[in-house]
Amino acid sequence: MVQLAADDRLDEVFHALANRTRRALLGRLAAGPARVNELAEPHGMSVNAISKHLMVLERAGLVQREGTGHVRACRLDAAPMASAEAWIAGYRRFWSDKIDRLAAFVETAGD
Amino acid sequence: MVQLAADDRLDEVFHALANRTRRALLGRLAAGPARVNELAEPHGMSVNAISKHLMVLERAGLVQREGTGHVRACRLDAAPMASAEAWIAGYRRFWSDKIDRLAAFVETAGD
DNA sequence: CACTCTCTCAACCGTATGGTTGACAATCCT
DNA sequence: AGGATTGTCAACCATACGGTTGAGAGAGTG
Repeated sequence: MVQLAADDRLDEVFHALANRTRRALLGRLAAGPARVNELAEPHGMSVNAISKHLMVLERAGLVQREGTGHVRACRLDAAPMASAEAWIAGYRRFWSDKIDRLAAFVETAGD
Repeated sequence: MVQLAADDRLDEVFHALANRTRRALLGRLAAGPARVNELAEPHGMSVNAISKHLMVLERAGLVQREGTGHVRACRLDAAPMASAEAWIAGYRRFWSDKIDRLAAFVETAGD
């Protein structure tokens, strides 16, 4: 994989997330790996369109393909989201107050 | 302002963030309100291009214009970032472990 | 009033997005 | 081997992005 500048990677991650179909795909993949066909089902779109969305997600590093064969499963890799969230977190003080920070603590330490 | 569906708003916010020039504009506005002219300076672009970027940010609710006059200042409104971060946070368990959660706590409670 | 400064509107251009259809490669199952 | 299933490649299309230039509107200032 080519090493990208941080800004390039942020561009790609935010762009990948800026589409509800792709967010839905990530939501589905959060429940476990799936094949392209399976992913395309719920959306009223062609398998082809889903394949292109998956390539956008793959380019952003959010999805990885497994296996070389017929049954190529797609697997979620949420790691790049961390940098996106970290960027946003730099602005948290502009909307968050102490109660929000407490809520964040409860959420992150909750289990 | 028109009430948008949550997905529409997320589309717009993530799209607004998916561009380094716009992220840089937000970074500048984090230091305080500024006029369009002032914002355009550091980037090697026309004031016109910056104006269009600001409209994207405004459409996402991340920037608000103040004043009707000659000196229209732009002000950061980071609130929509909260929903974007909340969406990402739903995937935090896929990359975060307890140490990361501790770090998040330290960061959010740090000041 | 005339002029300057600031900003937006409008048109344009090249490229990218998001979708389609159709063809094709590759794998699995008889 | 033959055929069904799965997925990508390629071409196409309409629209949106990201930038430019040029014109023009509005507020301040001589």
